[in-house]
Parts: sequence; structure tokens; C-alpha cells
Amino acid sequence: MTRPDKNAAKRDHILAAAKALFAEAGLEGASLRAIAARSGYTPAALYFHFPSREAIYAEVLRDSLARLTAAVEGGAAREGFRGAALALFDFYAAHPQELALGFYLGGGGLAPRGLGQGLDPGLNAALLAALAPMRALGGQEAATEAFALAVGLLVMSETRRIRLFGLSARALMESHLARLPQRPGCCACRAIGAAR
Amino acid sequence: MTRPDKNAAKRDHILAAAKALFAEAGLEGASLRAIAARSGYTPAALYFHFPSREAIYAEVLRDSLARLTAAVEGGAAREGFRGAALALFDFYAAHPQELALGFYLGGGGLAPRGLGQGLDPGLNAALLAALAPMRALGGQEAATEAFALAVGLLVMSETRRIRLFGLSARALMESHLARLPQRPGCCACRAIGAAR
Amino acid sequence: MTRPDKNAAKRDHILAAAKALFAEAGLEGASLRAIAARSGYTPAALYFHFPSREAIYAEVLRDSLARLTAAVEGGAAREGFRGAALALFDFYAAHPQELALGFYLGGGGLAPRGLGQGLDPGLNAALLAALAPMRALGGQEAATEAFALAVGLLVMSETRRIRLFGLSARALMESHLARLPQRPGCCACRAIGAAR
Amino acid sequence: MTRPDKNAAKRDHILAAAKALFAEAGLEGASLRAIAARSGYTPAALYFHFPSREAIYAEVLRDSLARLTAAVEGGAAREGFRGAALALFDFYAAHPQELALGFYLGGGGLAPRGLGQGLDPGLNAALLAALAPMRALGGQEAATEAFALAVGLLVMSETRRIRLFGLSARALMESHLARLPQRPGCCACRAIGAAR
DNA sequence: TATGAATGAGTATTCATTCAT
DNA sequence: TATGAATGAATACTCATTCAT
Repeated sequence: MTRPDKNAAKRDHILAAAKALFAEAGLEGASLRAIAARSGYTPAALYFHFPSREAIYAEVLRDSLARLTAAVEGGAAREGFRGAALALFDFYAAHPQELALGFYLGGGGLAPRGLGQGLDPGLNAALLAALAPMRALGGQEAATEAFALAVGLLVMSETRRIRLFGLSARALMESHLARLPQRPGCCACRAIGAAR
Repeated sequence: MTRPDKNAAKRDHILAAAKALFAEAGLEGASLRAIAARSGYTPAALYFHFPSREAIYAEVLRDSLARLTAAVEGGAAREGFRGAALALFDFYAAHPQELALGFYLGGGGLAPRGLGQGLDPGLNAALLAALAPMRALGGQEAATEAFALAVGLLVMSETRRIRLFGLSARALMESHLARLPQRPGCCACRAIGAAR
Repeated sequence: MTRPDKNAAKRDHILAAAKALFAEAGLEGASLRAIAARSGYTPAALYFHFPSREAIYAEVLRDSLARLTAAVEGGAAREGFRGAALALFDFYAAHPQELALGFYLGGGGLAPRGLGQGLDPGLNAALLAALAPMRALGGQEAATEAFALAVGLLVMSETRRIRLFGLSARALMESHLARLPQRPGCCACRAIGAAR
Repeated sequence: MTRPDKNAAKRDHILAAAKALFAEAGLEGASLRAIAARSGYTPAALYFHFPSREAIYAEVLRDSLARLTAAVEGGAAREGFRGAALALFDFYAAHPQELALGFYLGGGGLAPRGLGQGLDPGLNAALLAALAPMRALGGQEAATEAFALAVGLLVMSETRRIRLFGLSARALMESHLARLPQRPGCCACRAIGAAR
């Protein structure tokens, strides 16, 4: 029996290959066979380390969310709600495939099924954690709206639909955030103002 | 010689099968074979009615955008910008797979590739036309933001991520729209106010 | 009922399309559908004029052999056996697809089956007729050898194998023919000499 | 772990099936599915042993050329140029489909495309090597001519065209070779004479 | 711990041909 | 005389997964 840390190293090696393929070619490019080939293993060998292809995806997603969390926290430290929201936007703008993975946008459409059998709970918690700074600084509603807007803008951007409107996704995101504190009668704005 | 309307009926029969498959299983579920099986034809038979699988997608999408246009126009007539935006939201909330189709979210991630050989231009124009009332009533920026927000909320909603935040996608959409006219110093708001 | 000559014109129209496709893309490019499309008909319509795809090929081949006959006769008139043989070579060098058709080299390998049900006899007679001047001028053996050599060189030339030997197919053909009359003790040479 | 020779046995089993299909039905009859069915495997299983259909063809051709080389060398040892040339002729007369494979005469006509991704160079070298004894004994020109004549005669023979002339392909080949050394003023003949 | 081997289902598209109209 | 519609078989190749070794 191999030592557990040696085992973990191999897992990480496989995951690194998966991440790289993922960034290069998206969900459909990161087939199990491709991951195996890239990491120097046989497809069958991966089944020792992971129960299924989906489990690998879940792991990659978990890692992605961890990096997202760090980015958002950094943004919050620098610039509060606005900084956190922009960090979120920039993170996914830089790694669009991870956004697709996060929402499981591959596989044909908006899948309400998540990532298969019960992998979701942990990942949902991780997503919630990543957005915690935003929720703390701007309140549940402003945080959710900013998140949704970022997601929508990025989807439009990645699919090149935003060009139809002649606008920049990031500029729109910024203007949305800039507008927020200027609204006096709005409870979300009060929360944001208080947090500053 | 077969009567043209009989011909059209068969086309529609196939398209209906395609639409149903889309709704059930997304883009990837709507393979040519699946569409053929569902509509009671041989795969080869579909090639008499449509030149390619992509052409079927394009047709379904064209139809979807036509219905969207009608919905948005109806909403605008009833309630101006707010009505148009909510109509858009409701339309895609009722037919989430058509949103995926509109963004061609199949094939592993956010694909910027569109629909192949030059089918895109027409469809992009159709999408732009569908949003025309919103752009006219609220200006380019407010329209784009509302569209992006709707897209983001719907993606979150369909993937069940919105539940994490304990909020309703539609409620968020409504509150975003409700907030809009209340901002005095904002050019978008002025435009909306003027259009009322 | 259409007049027979009108009928024949349509046949010729279809055959012209077949020939063009044939020259451009060979046997495999000249599918029945392609011929139909090119000639402005439906695939099914061709079955009124021809009983099968093979019959079209046979007709094209018949025409090819007629043109070959003319070419060989012209060559013989100008330069006797040598002229006839070179005309044969040049004809197929200029229309390599017709050589393939003549030997039915399409469809995977050397087919001993000919062109299906009993179409062969007529075509074989036509081939024999095309080579008649060569047989008359050089004798059966020299004619057959020159024909076979031309075929072999052209096959090697078309498949680019001749390049391996650093030689030109036509130069080899010429040198073969040049050598012929110089051999005194050879019956074939005598025949050729006599014919000059 | 499977023993390597067992592995090789399976490969050979598949190749044997491919060869048999070639012999029976030519290149086009030896589809991947057909090879799989004949060898008792699933189509997908073949991809474990060979990277592609073309790779199977290449292997069969490689083997064919190896046997051809041995035959030609044997003929050369026994009877010099004449023996080598006749051995070549007899080899392909006995395995006509291998001639077709060697020239890749599938796919509609005389295809100059070879065997795809860089498989050709090695096979071209092997073909050249197979003819080396002939080139050494008779010179480049006589070797090429004899090869071309053999090819042409075999094509005519296999397609039953030779019968039209009332001659035997092998007899013609023999008479061509018999004539060669009797020509005094010919450089090729001198080379052949010297090699004796 | 990993491999070689294999499976069965899946992908879109093309083919020659038939037949009712 | 011609068409629209349809068929069934075929093409090579990829997929995630399993299992004996």
C-alpha cells in the first residue's frame, strides 16, 4: 500500500492535468481519457483515485471556488463591497471555463441536476463561503444581485452577445457598483454605506 | 405532389420534437438521432426537411426569439420598460432551455462559436430586435443591464444556486426594476421617465 | 409523352454533368445525388433516364472510349504505331479519371466484376475498337504490351509512385517506343517496320 | 498483465481478418466495422490495437511489401533481373488486392493522396527497397519499365481486359524480359549483361 | 496500484434506391 | 416525366466505464 501523502500527490497531479485541460478546452475538452493521457495514466487508473469523471470535475470546481474565495476576500479588503464584486467579476472573466464549470453549463443547457449524486452540498457551501464577504458588506440582496449581474454579463461576454449592444461587460459592472451608494432611500445602499 | 402545408406540417412536427427534447434534456440531449426517433422518422429522413442538425437548432431558436419578441412587446405595451424586462424574465423562466439555446451553451462551456456557417448574423439580429423595446424605453445601458441581470438570475435559478441565498430570482428582478426610476441623477432613469 | 429527341437531349444533359463531376472528383465524387444536383434534377428523376448509377458510369465510359478512339486514330495517321501509342498515353494522362473508370479502379481495388450486369460486352468491344489501329500497325503483342505499359506508367504516375524512381512516365513510354524498331530479330519490330 | 506475445497474436488476428477482407472485397470492403466483425471484436476494440483504420491498412501493406521483398530477392538470386521481375509479377498475380492496396486504389479513382498522416514515406521506402534488386541488376530504367509493365498487365488481367487481346499477361511479361538482353545497342541491356 | 483489453452506446452525415403521387 | 418523401445500411471514431490480471 502506498503512503497516503504519496497518494495525495498523485491525485493532485491528475487534478492539475484536469485543470489545465479544462482551461484550454473547457468541459468537453477535458474528457476522462484526455485527463488520463495528460497525466500519464491509463483511463482505468483514474478510477482508483476518483470514483467517476464527475468527481474529478467536482474537485476542480472545489479548487476553483477556493481561489475565488481568496480573490473576493482580497478585493473586499482593498475596496469593500465594490472591490469584492469586481474581484469576483475579474476572476471569472479571467477563467471563463470555471464559470461554466461552476454552473455546469456544459453538457447542453442549463442543467438543474448539478453535479450528480450528492456532490453538490459541499460545493454549494463553498460557493456561499466565497460570496460571504459580499454578503457581509452589502447585504444579501445587493450581493446576490451583483453576483447575478456578473454572471449574466460574463455569459453575454463569453458568447460574444455583449458586442451586439456595443457595451463593455466590465464597464457595465462598474457602473452598476458605482451607482449603488448614491441611492439614499435604498436599504441596500445604507448597508453598503455603513460598511465603508 | 405533396401539398405544401402538409410539408410544413411535417417540418413543424419535427421541430416540435426538437423543442420538446431541448426542454427535457438540453442541447446535448437533442441529438439528430433523438429528434428523429421522437418524431417517428429515420435520421436520414430529417435531411430532407433540414440541411443539417444545426439548421434545426437555428429554426428552433428563430422561433423562440420570435415568441420572445412578442412577449417583450406585449410587456412594453402594458408596462413600459419594467413590463418589457419582466416579460423577458418570465419568458425565459418558463422556457429555460431556450435561454441555453439562445446562448448556445452546449458543447462544453461557454462557446463563442455560435451556430456555424453564417447562421448567427440573422439570429443575432433577431435577438437585438427582441430587445428593441427595452432599448427604446430605457436606453442601451439600462436595457443591457436588465438583460444581463435576467440572464444571470435565470442561470442561478435553473442551477438551483439562487436557493443558497434564500431569495427569489423574480423578486430580485422586480426590485431591480423598481429601483430604477427612483434615481434622479441617473441618465438612464431620465430616459425611462421621459418614455413613460 | 415527350419526343424521343427531347428525351435524348435530357440524357445528354445528365451525362454532361456526370462527366464534369467525374473529371473534377473521380468516381467517388460523381455520386448519383451529385450528378442529379449538378444537372438540375432530383436523384429519383435520373432513374427515368438510366436504370442505375452504374449505367450512367457505363455511358460515360462509352463516350470516353469514343474520344479515345478518335485520339488514337489521329495519332496513328500522324505517326503510325508510335503516334497511336503516344496518343493513347497522352489521352489518359490528360484524363486520368477516365482511366480509372475504364478499369473500374474505384470502389476499392481491382474489381474483377466489371461494371455490373452485362454492361461489359459492349464496352469491351469499344475498348478493342479504340486499340484497333495499334493492333493493325504493330501486331497484337506489341499493341498489348504498349497498352499495358501505358496503363502501368499512368497508374504509377497518378499515384505519385513514379517519383520514387526519379523518372518521367512519358519519357519512359517514349523510350520504349523508340527502342521497338531498332530490334532486328523481333517479329513485333518487323511488323512495325513494315507498317511504316 | 497480458503477455506481449498474446497481445501480438491478437494484433495478427485482426490483421489476418483485414487481409482476408482485402483479398475478398478490396479496400472498400475492408471497412473498420467489417474488420471488427470478421475478427470477432467490437469496432471500438480495434482502437486499442491500432490508432486508426489507416494504420491497419499501413500494417497490412507493410507486411505485403515485406513478403514482396523476399519474393523479389529470391527471384533475383535464382535468375537475376528476369527472375526478380517475374517474381514481382507472380507475387501480385497471386495477391492482386495487395497491388491495389500498394497503390491505394480505393476511394474512387487513382488517388494521389497516399495513406494520410505521414505513413507514406516509410511505405514508399519499403516499396523502393522491394525493387532494389531489380534496380541493381537492370538499372533504374529497365527496372521501372518492367515494374510498370507488370502493373499494367496485372491491372488488365484482373479486370479481365487482357482476355480481349487473346494473350496471357504472364506470357507477355516473359517475352518482354526475354527480349531485353538481345538488344545490343541498349545501355540497359549492357547493364543486365554485365550483372549476369 | 495500475494496466491492457473490451464494451455498448453514442456522434452527424452520405449513399443508392424505391414508391406513391 | 418528375418530384417529395422516406428508408436502411453504411462511414470512422469517441465516450465513460468495467474487469480480470
